[in-house]
Amino acid sequence: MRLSDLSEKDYPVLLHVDLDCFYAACERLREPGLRGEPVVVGMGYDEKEPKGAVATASYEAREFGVESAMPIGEALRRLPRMVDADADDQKAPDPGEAGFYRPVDMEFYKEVSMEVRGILKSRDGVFEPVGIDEAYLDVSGAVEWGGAESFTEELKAEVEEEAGLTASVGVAPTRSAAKVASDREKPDGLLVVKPGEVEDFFAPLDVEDIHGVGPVTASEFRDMGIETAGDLSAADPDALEERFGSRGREFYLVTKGVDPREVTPPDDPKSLSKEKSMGDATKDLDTKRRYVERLAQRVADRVEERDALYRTVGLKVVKPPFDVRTRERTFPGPFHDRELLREAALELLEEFGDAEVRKVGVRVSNLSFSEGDQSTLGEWKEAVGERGTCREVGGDSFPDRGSEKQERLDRFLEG
DNA sequence: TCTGGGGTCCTAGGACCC
DNA sequence: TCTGGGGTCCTAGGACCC
Repeated sequence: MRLSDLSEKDYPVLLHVDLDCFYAACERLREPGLRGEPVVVGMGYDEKEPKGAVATASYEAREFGVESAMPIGEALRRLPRMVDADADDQKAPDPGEAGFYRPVDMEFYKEVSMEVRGILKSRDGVFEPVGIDEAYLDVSGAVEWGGAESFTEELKAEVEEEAGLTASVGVAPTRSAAKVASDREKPDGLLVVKPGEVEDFFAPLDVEDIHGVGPVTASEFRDMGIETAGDLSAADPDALEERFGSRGREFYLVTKGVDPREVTPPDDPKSLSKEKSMGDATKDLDTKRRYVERLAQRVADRVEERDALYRTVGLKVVKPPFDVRTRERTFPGPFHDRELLREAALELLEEFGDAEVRKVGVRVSNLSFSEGDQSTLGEWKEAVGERGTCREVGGDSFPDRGSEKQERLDRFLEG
């Protein structure tokens, strides 16, 4: 069968739902006075000590040149705070040119997000959240292409009535097209790209509008004379694969409306991590160790919350100016042990003993969540533990004598 | 004001096994 | 003693996303 043999109803109806300026919108929910005003939500923002970076700027704030990821200091230069404004004071900012700054409150945003998820999940389809403010929805089972637009309008209306938020939604037969479509008519947008329209829809767009094409790949595309998705779609897929590996061909196909990635319910996480910037870069070993220990504790907390086991412990070290190094160690069996996690992380840190470090992170990966792995943990701990005592574990026992212990471990490693 | 924190996926080389 | 290939696991780094 060829593509041209397919009819409209052979293509899935996929929605990409993107909540507009989500953090700022949440702040307006609990503080309606902020509606229509410029709102900036800052990470690490503190009224007394304005620092950190912009997480979300409302459209009104964007009018003043405030953008995501911008340092708060720069944002304040473009848009002063209302608390500092005074109409009667010549030296103070004009209240008409000032905005409202709020710190990030993830707990609250999560609550709001869950409410919206409830609405999206109530539809007959497959729901896949992406981060806190986006989701894909496969509603092929419930809707045909002819009804996709009115279906989406109703969904948007329900989100607005029930949760008080506006969403921008893209509807398309592929994830990649739906993703871009939701972005085209923000805020409160709705764009349907039907099967057969995808290639024309992509053609005029810049390559970096394609999901997965960042600054590095975009500039490599430019070197090849590829500026738009249309250029990409006209390029030689073999040459693209040669240069970019499998991604090259995938990008090419995406611009043609071919994207086999399905919308699927969320999977278990592949890794859990915590990282922390140190105020100032430091060489002090004790300081670095304290950071790593604390992060290891917090990773352990998350592991326990999620009832996870892991095989790999990793350490991330960022050296100035922005030099990322990672080290990791994999253990033979899935386990969780706070002390072992801490020790492993500290051991990995040793290599960076005298290095200047600005940020550290601790990570566990090779995760498993199934109950069945638990016994393996016990066996392994007993087998390798220096102080391990002989005990019945999972119907098997481990003699506490050196050579036999080693033998058991070897056998365990094999099977 | 220098780039926060939590993730995913891919690549490439080396070790090791058959 | 030399030769070759395939497969898997582990590690480090990089690009990218929200």
